[in-house]
Amino acid sequence: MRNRMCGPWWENRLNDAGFRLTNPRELVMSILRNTDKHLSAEDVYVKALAVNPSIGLTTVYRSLDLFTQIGVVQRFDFGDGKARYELNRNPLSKGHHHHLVCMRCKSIIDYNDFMQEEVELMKKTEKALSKKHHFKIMHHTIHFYGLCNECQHAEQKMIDY
Amino acid sequence: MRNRMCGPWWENRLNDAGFRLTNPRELVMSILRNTDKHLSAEDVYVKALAVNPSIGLTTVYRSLDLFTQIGVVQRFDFGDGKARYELNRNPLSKGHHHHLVCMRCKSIIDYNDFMQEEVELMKKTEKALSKKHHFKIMHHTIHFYGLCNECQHAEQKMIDY
DNA sequence: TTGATAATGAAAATCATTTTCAATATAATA
DNA sequence: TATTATATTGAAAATGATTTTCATTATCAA
Repeated sequence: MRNRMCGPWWENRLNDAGFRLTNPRELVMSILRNTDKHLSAEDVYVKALAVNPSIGLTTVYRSLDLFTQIGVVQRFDFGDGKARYELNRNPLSKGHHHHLVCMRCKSIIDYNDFMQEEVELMKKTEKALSKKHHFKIMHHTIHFYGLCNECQHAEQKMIDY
Repeated sequence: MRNRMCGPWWENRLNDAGFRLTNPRELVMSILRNTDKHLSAEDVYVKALAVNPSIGLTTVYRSLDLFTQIGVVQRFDFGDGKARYELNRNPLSKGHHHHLVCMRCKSIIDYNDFMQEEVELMKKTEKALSKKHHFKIMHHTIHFYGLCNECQHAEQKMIDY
């Protein structure tokens, strides 16, 4: 009995795509819903274990991949060797943000200042690029790479001998 | 005898940072200079072997890392499990571009249409973010993720059964 | 030329992610 | 509700990119 339209939107999305709603998947989703951090698969796994000690790391990976496939979750690579996952929030919504990535300590700062203008431009660019390159755009990332406050000073010391 | 200011700019950058100019490093750099592709470490290694059959993959990794550290090269993660490297070109210069990444076949399209406006905004945003978050921004990435022309059709078939 | 030390290459080690496969859970149907 | 087909799971093994180790070699300033 598909498409009963009773659960949260992502459950319907799962159903519509022909996937089953399972405990591990609910658990993974609840973890993502209750954080504002950029969790790695391992991070999610550790949190999941606290609730369901029999869950497997493999299942966490598979759930995150699945959610990414159906567009419920967005996967990020910040360059520290492991993927990060975030609930996919609507651009222009409160939760949407972009990232500042410290190249030295790998810390990540979210920002959503100046987003109005940025998002406007992105929408415009998306439209034009879609048409020109026949590319169906699902989402975008904007990352600024550099040095955070602390690392600028640490770096300074290094360069100064 | 440092800072002789005779070689290309990146050689001086190496010197200034206290690193040596070596054959493997020159080779890696020449490979990056002579491509417009997004090469992985392995890709660079294979090309390097053709010139210097005794070069090691490890050295290629180390060279790419080093160049990335000193800002000569930019490292990208498109989400296919291996890092890609590109010569770091000046925004607003001819070579600067952003990326469309196909989530299905992992192909990458470079674009530099509509860049003027985009880069203007990025500069403005960079300035504001630097001030507000005390973050020293070195470079940025803009990736649009979606489906390329071919994969839209392939995907379509899949969904349509 | 030489001496200090930075860089190299081969092999081994790491570590995130994927695959395999037998066991289990799910949802539609009888 | 019981049945059945099949999607999902978890453990262990496999994979594959990147890093580390360490003995050897190359570079640069004196």
